[in-house]
Amino acid sequence: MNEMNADMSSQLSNPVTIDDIAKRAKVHPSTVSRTMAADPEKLTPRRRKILEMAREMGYTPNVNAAALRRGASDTIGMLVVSTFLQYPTSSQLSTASFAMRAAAENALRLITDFYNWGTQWTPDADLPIPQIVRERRVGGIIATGTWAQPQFDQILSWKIPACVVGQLKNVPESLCSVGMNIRGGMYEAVQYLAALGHRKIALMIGGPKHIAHVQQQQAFEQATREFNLAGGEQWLIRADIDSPKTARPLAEGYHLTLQLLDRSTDSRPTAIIYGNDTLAIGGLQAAAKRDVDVPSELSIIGTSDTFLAVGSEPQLTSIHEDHHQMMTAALRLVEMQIRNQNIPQRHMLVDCPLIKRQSCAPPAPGTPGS
Amino acid sequence: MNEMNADMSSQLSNPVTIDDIAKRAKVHPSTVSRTMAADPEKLTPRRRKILEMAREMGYTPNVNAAALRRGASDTIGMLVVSTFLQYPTSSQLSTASFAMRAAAENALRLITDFYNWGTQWTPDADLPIPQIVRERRVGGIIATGTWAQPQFDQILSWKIPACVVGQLKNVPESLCSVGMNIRGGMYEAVQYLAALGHRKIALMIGGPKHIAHVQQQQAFEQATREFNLAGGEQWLIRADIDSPKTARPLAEGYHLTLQLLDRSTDSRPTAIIYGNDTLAIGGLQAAAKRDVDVPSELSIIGTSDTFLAVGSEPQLTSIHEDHHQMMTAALRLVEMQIRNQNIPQRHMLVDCPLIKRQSCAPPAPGTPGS
DNA sequence: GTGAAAGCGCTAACAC
DNA sequence: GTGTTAGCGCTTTCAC
Repeated sequence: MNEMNADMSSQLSNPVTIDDIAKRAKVHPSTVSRTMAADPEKLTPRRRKILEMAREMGYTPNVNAAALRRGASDTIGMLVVSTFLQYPTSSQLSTASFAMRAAAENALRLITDFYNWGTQWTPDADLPIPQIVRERRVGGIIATGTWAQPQFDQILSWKIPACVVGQLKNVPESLCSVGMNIRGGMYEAVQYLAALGHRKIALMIGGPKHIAHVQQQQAFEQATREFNLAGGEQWLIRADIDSPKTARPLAEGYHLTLQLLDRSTDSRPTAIIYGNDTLAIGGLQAAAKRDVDVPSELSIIGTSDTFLAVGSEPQLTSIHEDHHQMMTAALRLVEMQIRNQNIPQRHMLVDCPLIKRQSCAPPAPGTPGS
Repeated sequence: MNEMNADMSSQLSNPVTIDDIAKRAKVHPSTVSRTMAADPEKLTPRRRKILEMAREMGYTPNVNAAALRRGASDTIGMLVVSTFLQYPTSSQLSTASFAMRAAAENALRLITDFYNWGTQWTPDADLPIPQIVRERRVGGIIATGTWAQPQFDQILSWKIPACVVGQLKNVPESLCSVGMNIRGGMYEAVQYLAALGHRKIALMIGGPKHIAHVQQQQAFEQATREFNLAGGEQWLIRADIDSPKTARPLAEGYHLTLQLLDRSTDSRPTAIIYGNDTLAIGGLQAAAKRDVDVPSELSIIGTSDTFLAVGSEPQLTSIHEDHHQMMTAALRLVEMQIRNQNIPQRHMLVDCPLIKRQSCAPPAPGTPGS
């Protein structure tokens, strides 16, 4: 073990370089370099031998040298951006987690940085080029968070591999983007409830400041019209969940659902769609409190399909948000740009399918109990 | 704006180097380099001028060149490790999020990588040096997850700046570590309930495979003995929450709490401590179902103090786990090693104070309702 | 397909 | 405190 340890640490104090391999293979270092860059499928016998030697000797390329020479790193940077918040919200952080995992699965390297311009930014001002880009620490970026159109243009002006991710509007044609089709998910949810026989469906979402909430509302209204369901303001419930410092989504879901359940029969919904799973869990607690059975007396649909949806009793039907797929796509788009490959499709939309579990059923016949 | 854009992208295509500054300041490049490395507080007038010029010209050091020359990057790597799981759990990912945020706040760069040896690792086998280290992409590492003692020794043998983080046992003296004092938090929770007058306190935690759960149980048992409370196996409830694929913590909390509430008076707890907040939320739902008021008829304490604890109704008293502080400390320890500063304290323990909110009260007088 | 040679931008050892 | 010099490990011209 001592010997092995010595060997281990010598891997770091005296790492194998391209020159070492060249000497041993009796070729010029540049040949080794070319071999490493070539397609490993089609190698001449000589190159095959070089590659094998490199493996034997435990060669790992020094990425700093490569990045210095090339002028660009192969690490991808992720900018978590917020126009409104001084501190990143937990959803932004969880977005970052998904990106990290997607990166690891695809053998890509990812550095995250927060990019807060607070309230200082005006459309005239230039966005500063992010530090991690100027340092040449990263060769491309993924941008998540709240961006507006002039900012997209500025990202383009940096002329670096980039991809914006999330709820998007007016992305320039030449800037890569990966969005989430939350309208589709909402539509599917309403359609499902309508098909089960529900006519009185409530929607509980956050304020209209966030594009996501606006899109949810629009899709909801479009679907209720299309399926000829009860409409109007009384079915739209605004929950105060947008301020990360003070928001209490569980309590909001609980209290607002209690209010809905306590309405008179006519205006009492038989199904509720929640803008996130946490609100829905609060709703579940309210149903338990009023002894209303889910799903036989009340159908519930969550949004995001988090561990809460799978873990609850009953398990929640929820609109799935596939952050993993979104991030994987975004990372690939940036990687292709870094490698100068051509991109078949610059803009992608990740589907949000409705995951059907146990929290929905046809409405109770006759007057629902109260 | 066109002009500015040109300026922006030229920042990247023709970045200012140390040589440019040297030429303009009519000094040797090495003088500029030394100036950048010096303490900005105490500079000679000449150096002060150099620094100002650098700022004017928009100089950003090329980290690749610096890392190549120095032989080590200033980026910190984070290894998310798991002995048991093929895929990182959400708690591991959230750990990673906290680390990213702590890094951003301290102007440190962090790359995350997952390090899975699955079930293959044996004490005899050498751990491979992580890829991000061998590539020289990072100059030091933070290791989180489940580690055993022989693995600590191997990390030491890599002879790189390192710090292990999390629930720890038998860390070698010379390896930096930051732990979480979950025993202390559990002790405090029991003490608080005992002081309120509770004698029948149940603990609902995961299986004994995880060090954290073992420590929670030990601290619980020690405290119940010390405060002379009802003891024995009937107060320890095992929840199945350890398998990330199948775990349904909310449902577990719900069903197991129902069982507790349905016990006969003697063996029915007046307070329940949960191993995590999600279980506790399930408990809250069970209480609502049985129309048991929290806190007047049942006191509840969660663990981790997540957004669920703050957001629920009533708000949960919870044992706080300060991942942010833990990660900040760990990052600092690695940074100090990278910078060759001497470290006052190699081992730290982050406190887990009990955050008192609304879910605890003295037990109901007489027989609790059922 | 290969070898020769240059150099990416920076830091550190050395002499003064 | 400064200038000189060398070189970290790699990639990419160029000529053959």
